[in-house]
Amino acid sequence: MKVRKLKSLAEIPVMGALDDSPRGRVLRAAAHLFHVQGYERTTVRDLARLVGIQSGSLFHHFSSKEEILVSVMEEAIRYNFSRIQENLQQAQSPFARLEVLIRGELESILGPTGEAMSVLVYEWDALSADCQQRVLTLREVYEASWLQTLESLGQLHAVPYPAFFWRRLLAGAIAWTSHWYRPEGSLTLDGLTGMVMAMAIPKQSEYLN
Amino acid sequence: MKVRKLKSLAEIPVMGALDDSPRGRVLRAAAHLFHVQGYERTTVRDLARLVGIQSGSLFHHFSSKEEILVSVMEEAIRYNFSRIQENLQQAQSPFARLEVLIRGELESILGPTGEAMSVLVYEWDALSADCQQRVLTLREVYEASWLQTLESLGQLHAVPYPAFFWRRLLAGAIAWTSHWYRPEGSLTLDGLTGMVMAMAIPKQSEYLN
Amino acid sequence: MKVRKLKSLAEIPVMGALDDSPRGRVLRAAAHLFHVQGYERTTVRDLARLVGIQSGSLFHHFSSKEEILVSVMEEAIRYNFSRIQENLQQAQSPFARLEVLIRGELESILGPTGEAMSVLVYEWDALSADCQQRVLTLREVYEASWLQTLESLGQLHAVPYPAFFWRRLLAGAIAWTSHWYRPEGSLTLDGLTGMVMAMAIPKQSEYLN
Amino acid sequence: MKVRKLKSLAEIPVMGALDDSPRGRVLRAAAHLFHVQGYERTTVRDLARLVGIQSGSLFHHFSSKEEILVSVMEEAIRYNFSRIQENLQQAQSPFARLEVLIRGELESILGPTGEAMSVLVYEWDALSADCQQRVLTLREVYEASWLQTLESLGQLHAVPYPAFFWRRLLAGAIAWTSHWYRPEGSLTLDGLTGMVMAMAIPKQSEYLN
DNA sequence: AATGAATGAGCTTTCATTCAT
DNA sequence: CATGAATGAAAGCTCATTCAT
Repeated sequence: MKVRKLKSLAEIPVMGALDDSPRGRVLRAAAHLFHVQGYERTTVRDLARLVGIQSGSLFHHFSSKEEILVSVMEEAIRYNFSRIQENLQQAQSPFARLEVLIRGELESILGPTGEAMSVLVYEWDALSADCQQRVLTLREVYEASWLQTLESLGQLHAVPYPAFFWRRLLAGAIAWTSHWYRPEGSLTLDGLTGMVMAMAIPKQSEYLN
Repeated sequence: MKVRKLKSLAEIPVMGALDDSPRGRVLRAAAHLFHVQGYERTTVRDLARLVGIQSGSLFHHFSSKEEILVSVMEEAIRYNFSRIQENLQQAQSPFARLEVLIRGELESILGPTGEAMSVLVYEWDALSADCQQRVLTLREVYEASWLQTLESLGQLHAVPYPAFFWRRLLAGAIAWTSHWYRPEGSLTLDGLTGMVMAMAIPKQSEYLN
Repeated sequence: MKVRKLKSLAEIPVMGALDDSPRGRVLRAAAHLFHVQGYERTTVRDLARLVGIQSGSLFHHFSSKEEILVSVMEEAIRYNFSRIQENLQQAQSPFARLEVLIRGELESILGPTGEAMSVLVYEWDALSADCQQRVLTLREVYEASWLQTLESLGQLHAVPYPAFFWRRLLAGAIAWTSHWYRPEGSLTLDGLTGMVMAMAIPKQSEYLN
Repeated sequence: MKVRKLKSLAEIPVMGALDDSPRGRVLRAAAHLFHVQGYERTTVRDLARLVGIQSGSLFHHFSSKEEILVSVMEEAIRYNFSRIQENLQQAQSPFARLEVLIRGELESILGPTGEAMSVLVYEWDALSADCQQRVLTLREVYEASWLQTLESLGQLHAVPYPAFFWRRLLAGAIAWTSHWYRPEGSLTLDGLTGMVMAMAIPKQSEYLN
């Protein structure tokens, strides 16, 4: 039940605050282990071994195991959402904005931060209420961008249902890709973005040609 | 972090093999606790307390905690898939068959077996490889029904992308509903089924009028 | 710094609730170890070893190490104070009552419960505020008996200072005996009781002839 | 259980070797923390924080945490005993000498060095045998003064019991004052000295008028 | 079948001490 | 002298599982 074959830390991607500082190295290792083994099944000794330090040393950088988990989530959100917000600035039409959001969310899940994003979804309940709130606050702005974009499209009759519900269905379709999408397969990320766009705007051809 | 306010067992739904036998009562309690607390964070003592027996007694019915988890999953699959297969028998067109599959999967996730289905998704990694295989074998027939139906629709040009990928996106959208759908809200299960149908068959109006 | 040479449990006295039940055996061992090593320097593994069980098994009987400490204190108080109260019933004069209190307190400190009473004094600060209150409540009745008796003697001019202060000085003199009194020496417990009486009632000869 | 509200170092009294040198500041802080939290429950980080340095820096001044403890005790003894010895020089009669000893011991316990003296009593067992011996050697001269004085008084029939035992009872009564005496209350240190004198010399009036 | 005391390995976290800078 | 990251042994406590009754 316990996955013992670990990547070496060098194979785990570096991005944003998850750099080569001691703190960053711990967070990268944690994102990986929490993803493949689960948070509860990952011991601080597992984590320390992968980082290459003693387990006691972890507590110089983080006050508790939970603080490591919440930091993984916060860094993942910060890194991805800031990138997406930048791209949103340059998108003019609601259609373009939707594509930015879909592609951005797919990239966050399927790219280098995928493991951290997966942890964000699957280990949510491992967080105390206080920590959940810290993370929720970070998400708010991002989710508002989605709802605003889908509402614009709704006024154009491009989206057939209320923004809130439609966002939820799309969020599920996108989140689930982590379970089956393989970057080395025939389906490119562009192709996948197109597929989700087709789901999001059913009568796409009427609007986009 | 630990949810201590527990339903009483009487509030947890009875269905199929999760009846009022000792075994059934354990599985119902387990589905509930594994759903709200997670498998790792649920102790056998938590489980025994909710069932109203001593923790040692659990091991007369199940050989291990993992066996309880895998049984929850198996019973959930057996109960839901057999019901869906029956309904499929009576559906003539691929469109009707798709609607049966979508409504059936939504019911399994949002109805009385919802907690067990959620456990099936979220605690998958807690299973050893052997147990995962036992469950996968049960799922095969069911997934084949989905692929066959979507392929039929693909030949009618009603579905724009390969069945495998399309099934995955729909599976995600449906699975995710457990996170946000509230039966007491304004959206009925019929309404939700319609929304997912709209995603599944983008140019629905051309085919279904 | 750590005392490693331990008595065997059989040498540690049995009294009251500290009987041969599992709970009683833990409390007797704890009183001994907390006395000779101190509470903080005694590990639950030390304690379990002396009892002859595994360290995890301690937590079937007590919810925490602190709960063991507070139980040692409570049982010591209950056992000694009830014995003293019984003897007080049969003492007619305030002089006789004072002698009962002095002898009783000396016996509690120098007799079989001496280690537990010492723990009560010396490990007081190891207790959380809540646990301190639990113990204080038990002590109240007993201390009231002392004050009442000394006040009676004050009205007879046998005690030259206010009861509160006099009690405190005597309490110190008595408590301190655990540091130097040796039952195998020439001074008997009766003799020691006489000495403390002489301190308590300076012009004793005027009253007691 | 852990006291976190700390005095600032400025409030902790300066005396003797516990001056404003780095070494003195550590010892003053240690006396305070060891007194209110206990030696074991005080971490070197607690101590360093109160002093205003980093924990590693403590080890430039003291070779170990135990060395800090033993130094607190030694300085307390040296400072108080030298002061008392000076006063003894000027006391002519055994009665006067006894009063000097009682007042001096009360001052050491209730005055600026009270916390250090309390540590001397209550953390004695935290010392290794070697360190205990170092401190015992310092005490010897002082205790000899007590015994000699009480023996003189015994020859005058002013003290009714052997000096050794009487000293022990008085030592307890005096030591215990730290638990209940409040300098801001109605009882002055002179008054308290009188009370202990009354205990020490029961038929005081016959000798002192 | 059911009990519940006992197990014992393993968990997260603490902390005095070291040492390169 | 001072720093503060790192150490690593040991702490209190948890918990799935066993088994005599």
